[in-house]
Amino acid sequence: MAQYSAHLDGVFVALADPTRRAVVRRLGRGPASVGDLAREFPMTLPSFMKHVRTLESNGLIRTVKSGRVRTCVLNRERLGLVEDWLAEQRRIWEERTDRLEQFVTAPEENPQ
Amino acid sequence: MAQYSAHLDGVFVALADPTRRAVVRRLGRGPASVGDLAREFPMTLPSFMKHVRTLESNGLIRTVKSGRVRTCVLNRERLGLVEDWLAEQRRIWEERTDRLEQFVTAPEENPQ
DNA sequence: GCGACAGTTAGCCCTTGCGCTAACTGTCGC
DNA sequence: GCGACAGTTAGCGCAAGGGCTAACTGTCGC
Repeated sequence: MAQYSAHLDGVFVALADPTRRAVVRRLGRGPASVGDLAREFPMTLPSFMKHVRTLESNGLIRTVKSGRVRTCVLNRERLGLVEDWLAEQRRIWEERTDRLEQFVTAPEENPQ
Repeated sequence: MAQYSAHLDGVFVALADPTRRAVVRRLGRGPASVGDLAREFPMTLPSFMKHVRTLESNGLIRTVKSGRVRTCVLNRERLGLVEDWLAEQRRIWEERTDRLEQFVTAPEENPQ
């Protein structure tokens, strides 16, 4: 659970950049090499590599190097952390609206 | 749609900080004043205010000042942008697995 | 073996983000 | 009116983020 939020932080940080979100999106369609990915973005390869490293170190993708080409694949379960967080938000919200309902259906607690 | 992704960017940036996520979570239970919120975090008020401003300028919360107290309320629909993005990821993924199925069920395309 | 090719490392620049203190503004309550 | 109280503004320091170039490493293909 402590790890949970530490990871969550990294995931949100990783997704807070449009380039990296685009990579995630692209990898949703299947694995790709760093070079293939990089070609779609207006930046140099070293710059692009930093994004790849960020995504990898935050667990959103995994990469394997075979020969001279490094292949990236999406690690889909990591996106689950975001889904879980959103679900928790929804739960909190629903608990709240439940309390509000109780409030209005128990008018003796409500001076007015 | 252009606005969509511009906003999306801001939302992810805003959520990429644990303090701000905690504020969102807290506001899920109902509105609160800046001071009340700030009291839960180990930082000075001016520092905390920056987070509030970030959340507000990215549309995750709305704030109203009445007298000397500023009240913050969650703008729940903004979280919907994240949900939409995740849903899109899922859709892309599912399209992909559909294609994979086609592939294995059409073995004449597959040398081996 | 040698050139081309894919990726990597090192180092730089500049901007942004996040924290702080100090000092100020405006409102409340007596 | 005056002190306390809630928030605000200004400005500073430092670390991290995202881009670049230049130069290097290791693999492939002929």
